[in-house]
Amino acid sequence: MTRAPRGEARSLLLTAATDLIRRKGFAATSVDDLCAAAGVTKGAFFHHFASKEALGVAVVQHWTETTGVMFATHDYNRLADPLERVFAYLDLRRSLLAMPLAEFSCVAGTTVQETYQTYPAIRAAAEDSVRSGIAHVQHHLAEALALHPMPGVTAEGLALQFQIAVQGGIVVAKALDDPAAARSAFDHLERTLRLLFDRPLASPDTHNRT
Amino acid sequence: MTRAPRGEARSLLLTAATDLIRRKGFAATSVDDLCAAAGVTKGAFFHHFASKEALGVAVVQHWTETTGVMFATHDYNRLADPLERVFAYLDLRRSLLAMPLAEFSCVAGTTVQETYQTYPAIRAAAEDSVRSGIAHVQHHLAEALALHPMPGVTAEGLALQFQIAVQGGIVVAKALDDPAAARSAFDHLERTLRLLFDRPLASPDTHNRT
DNA sequence: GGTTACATACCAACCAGTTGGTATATTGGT
DNA sequence: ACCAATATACCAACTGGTTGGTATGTAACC
Repeated sequence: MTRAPRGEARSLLLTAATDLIRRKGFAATSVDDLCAAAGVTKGAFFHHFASKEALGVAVVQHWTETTGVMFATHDYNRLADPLERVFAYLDLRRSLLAMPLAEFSCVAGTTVQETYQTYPAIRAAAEDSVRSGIAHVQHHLAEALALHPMPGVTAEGLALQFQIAVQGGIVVAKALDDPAAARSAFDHLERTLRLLFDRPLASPDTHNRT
Repeated sequence: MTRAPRGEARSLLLTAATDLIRRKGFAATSVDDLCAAAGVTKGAFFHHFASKEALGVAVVQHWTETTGVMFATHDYNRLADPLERVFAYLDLRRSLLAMPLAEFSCVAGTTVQETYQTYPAIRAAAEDSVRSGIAHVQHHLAEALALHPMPGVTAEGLALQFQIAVQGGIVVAKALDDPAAARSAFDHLERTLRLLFDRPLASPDTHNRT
């Protein structure tokens, strides 16, 4: 086993933790597991993280950051029509579902399920993660609603449904052992939005609408 | 501590496990915890369950049964209009959200998040649980769709969205530490259904419809 | 030369599971 | 109806391995 270069232990641990936690959960992932997977020793672990809980917080924050950057810098953000950006976002989320289940499941959602009562700091980090996910779509939805206002429909409320669809889709996909469940959540969301915004899907044989 | 009557250890353990697992997750709940909470010894535990995994399976199955009975025997099932039954089901789910978060969170969903890769038997039990939840609403939705058919909309697909809303609502409510998130999932589902089925909410000042 | 970034060795508490036993039902023969 | 044989339900104590965390040491960098 070749030793990793000095200074990389922290990020090796975060990467390994992201993977292990998504596959086994937070509690079932031991510090020894983590160190073995990252190829570092426990000395390195406790040099960078005060406790296992602190690692949990760092992993969720790391998750928030990387996914945030990924969505914020993606091409679809440059589409002119805000509603088209929302649909493109849904397309992107659907395309992520081609990966194995453990690789598209959400670290924040997985972790908060088991720690929301026992590790307040981890729950708070998960809250930040979820809120940042909501804020991203909410921005596009607010623009779309500005162009096409609706009584009783808010960007905040709709954006919340996106997170619910993401998290619910993952849980049900895990239970049924079938990513199709997660996909259907996005399909349903898109159909609802097209109904609300009166914007049917443009298809080769159905474009007799302005 | 008064000793529990003979023959009750198994159900005491299932009850305690349902509570502890919802609060701390499956992995973080130790067999000793369980025995202490149930007021029985480890001897009793391993007399009734071959392993901790076997208990996990039994808890999820117990959950499927009790929730199944609760929904199947509820009054709203006697409403004549199938779509009204669906709305009444949503009302019931919303009313359950008045309980503390740990008491309305789903044992199957919580458990499958951390065990879907590590304990196949528990995942399978969770699949049964989710499928039984889907089947319940699907029955009402199928009747409603028979009266009001729609292209591209199936009872199965719609029922799946109910489970996704339930599970997603719980995850997001845990993350935001606010049951309102779970409530909004049901509100959104109801609005979507009223839109799809062209059945706006009957309100005191808006009942000029047959 | 001192601070940062690790490595090694170790520990007490806890973990799932086992052992060997006892008290209480249940059964079948008379 | 009564009693032995057997099975069930449970208990207390124990075990080997694992847990998160620590104490101490050392090699690289500024």
